[in-house]
Amino acid sequence: MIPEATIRRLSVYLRCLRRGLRRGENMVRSGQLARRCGTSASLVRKDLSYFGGFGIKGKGYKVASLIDSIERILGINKPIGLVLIGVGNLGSAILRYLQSVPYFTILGAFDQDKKKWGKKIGRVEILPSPSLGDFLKRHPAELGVIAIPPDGVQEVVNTLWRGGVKGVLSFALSELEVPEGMVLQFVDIAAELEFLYYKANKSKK
Amino acid sequence: MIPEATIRRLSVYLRCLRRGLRRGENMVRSGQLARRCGTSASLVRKDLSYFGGFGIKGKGYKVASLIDSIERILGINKPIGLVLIGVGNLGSAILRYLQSVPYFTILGAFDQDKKKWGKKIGRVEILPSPSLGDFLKRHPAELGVIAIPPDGVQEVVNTLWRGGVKGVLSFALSELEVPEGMVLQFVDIAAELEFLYYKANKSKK
DNA sequence: TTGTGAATGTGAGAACTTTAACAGGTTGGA
DNA sequence: TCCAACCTGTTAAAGTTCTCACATTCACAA
Repeated sequence: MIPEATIRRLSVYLRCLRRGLRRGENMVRSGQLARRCGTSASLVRKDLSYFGGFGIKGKGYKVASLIDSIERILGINKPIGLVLIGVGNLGSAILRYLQSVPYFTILGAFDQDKKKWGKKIGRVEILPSPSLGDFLKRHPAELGVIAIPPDGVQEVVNTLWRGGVKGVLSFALSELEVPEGMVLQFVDIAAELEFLYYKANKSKK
Repeated sequence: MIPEATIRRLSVYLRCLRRGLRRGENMVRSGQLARRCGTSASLVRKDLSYFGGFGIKGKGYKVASLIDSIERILGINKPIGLVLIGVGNLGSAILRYLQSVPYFTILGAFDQDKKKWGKKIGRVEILPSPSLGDFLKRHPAELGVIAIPPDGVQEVVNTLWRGGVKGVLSFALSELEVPEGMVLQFVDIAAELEFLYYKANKSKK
């Protein structure tokens, strides 16, 4: 069984490795990568060893091929289709940001507000929320991103599920019935700040 | 020693409890709270027990007073001063959002772009980034939120540290030298989606 | 006042994650 | 070719977090 924490760290390694590659690095050692990612050398080696030996004993890891391997492990070596629900402040920021990530493809963005329909954020047109269900039949999406207030989330989750979406990231923390087999995850910025504040004050003592 | 995961969950409990209070709930049992927060009853009880007994045996927890207690534990029973660096897409979304959270006070928002200086997002005026250091002398902030591209983050972190800021939340994952005593945390939306995708595909099998 | 039902608080241990240490293999120089 | 330096992959131990089960305690009703 592979720890979830390992998977999360793979994403971090990936970013550090890409950065190294852009700088012209060929090889990287576990200790270097650990320092850059804020973890430990043996944990880097252990994380990678879950998926087989990518390294060369005595030398380290080939940066380019390690990037490939991690991308394959995470499944992001091919495009992933997304839909975004809620194109308000946060939603439009996310929409812009996600268009800059090469392996994510925004299939559609949806909002309830009539005035937004037809407008574009970057290359993506805003569509009416009621058309989401139909849209998913024509354009199967892998993941859904929800950036609307908490009260509407359950209904959107149900529609996404019926449309075959297996994973949802919500920016509104809310109590939900999640269908068996669907994976739901929250990002709550206020909660992150609360946690940060607690840690900062604890370490002050 | 209190698990970090416990602190994170306290934030989640808080949101569920507030929601319950708005609906007129007086008491809540560990099992209810667990279901709503996606955790287990015994974990709820254990989490709360780290800080003393808030419950009434045989009855449950008083919603209002539990909210108070958790707010006091997290330290958010008084206003927390924040500065935001980077008022682009994501930054302005965060800025709007944070103004809606009662216990966070946005002391200032900063951007490098001259054209933005003096403009307001909600009630907060955008100030020149170079004035951040001076600003912090006059307006001590507890936390900093960084929403700029990775390359400029180190310099901002240094300025924040000299200005007495002890905790930083960055939306750009980047390799940093963090001063001893400073707490740094990242939120990376692409990484969250990568993790979600992995989980969704694993559970499909 | 006493008994009953119900849910908390807690301690032991199971499960999971990280660290530490080292065996094994690779490179590069003499 | 041999040796020394070095770093990976791995195993065992340490540390951390979560679960389970139950004794304890409280509220309420008879």
